[in-house]
Amino acid sequence: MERNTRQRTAIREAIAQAGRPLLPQEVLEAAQAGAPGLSIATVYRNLRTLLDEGELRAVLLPGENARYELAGGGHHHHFQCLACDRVFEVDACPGNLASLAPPGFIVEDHDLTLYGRCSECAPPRGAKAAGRAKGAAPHTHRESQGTGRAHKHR
Amino acid sequence: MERNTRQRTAIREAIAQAGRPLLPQEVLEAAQAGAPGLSIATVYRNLRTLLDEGELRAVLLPGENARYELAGGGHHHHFQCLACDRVFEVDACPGNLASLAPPGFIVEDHDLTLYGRCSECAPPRGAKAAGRAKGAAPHTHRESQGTGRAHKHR
DNA sequence: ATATTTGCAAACTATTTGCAGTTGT
DNA sequence: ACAACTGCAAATAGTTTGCAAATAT
Repeated sequence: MERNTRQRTAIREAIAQAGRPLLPQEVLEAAQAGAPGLSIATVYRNLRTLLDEGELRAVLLPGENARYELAGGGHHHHFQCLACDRVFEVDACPGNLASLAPPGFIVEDHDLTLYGRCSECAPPRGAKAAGRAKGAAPHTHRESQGTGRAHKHR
Repeated sequence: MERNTRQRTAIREAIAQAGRPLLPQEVLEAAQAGAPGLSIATVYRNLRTLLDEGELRAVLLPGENARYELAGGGHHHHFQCLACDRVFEVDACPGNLASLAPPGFIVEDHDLTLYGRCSECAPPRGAKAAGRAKGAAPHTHRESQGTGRAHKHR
């Protein structure tokens, strides 16, 4: 049976508190507050366990490493800020996508990712400030990438 | 200036002939026909070069390694077969996605991936056979994955 | 002639796993 | 007690890079 270790609790907390999907590295950093000495291997092991338990859900975005969010809530999509790279949940869904596939193809599911500026990162041009988003934090800027990569960092 | 080596030509051909986005490994295998001894490092280097040249475009799908397709053609999406894992182009687009984002968020772009059965892989249940798709080939079946992974194989 | 390209092997990054010691129940 | 869990280090897998030899122009 599953045990409640200091580490596992800190990892759960970190993700719950963030309010947005986190990268394993972000989970590590956030959870180390409640579990000094926490190692990245333990983070990965717990993410997997909590995933199997159904407590967490993996958020896979194109060209990004997996992030993790609390499992609750139904079908939804995500928004990634082009300035700070952070990901946010989007509850809406366009639906009616089955008809987009080529004839002979059967659509059973779909993934949608929106890109742009989160409420914290100023608009491309025009106004100056904006309201704050929930899972807020100082925003770093994104770097370039490889051939199309299979991993990311920050 | 760019040179036309036997390897680069074979790589271009392989992708053009496939008619669907290919993984670096698939490019290697297909291109080795026209360039014996071709190494994976050269494939990666050429993918990057052709990408920079604007000849190719990276196709990034959630939780998948990057695939590559010819750059021509405008905005479009992709369909991934849940049975054979192969990816196909989808020319349609639902549009009107800007309104889905939370207030304060600015949508500038989006990615959409459809999942289901390609015309070659029989429907979940019901009929028996189906028509053939263009970039056809025998279909292997998919395996499970890790925590949410950052790479894939076959 | 010479700058680009190639193959090989080593380097990297993200993630996983073996192992021996630690801890929750 | 004892199975679940942890940290560390080594192992994977995909991708990138240094280097000396090969090649296109």
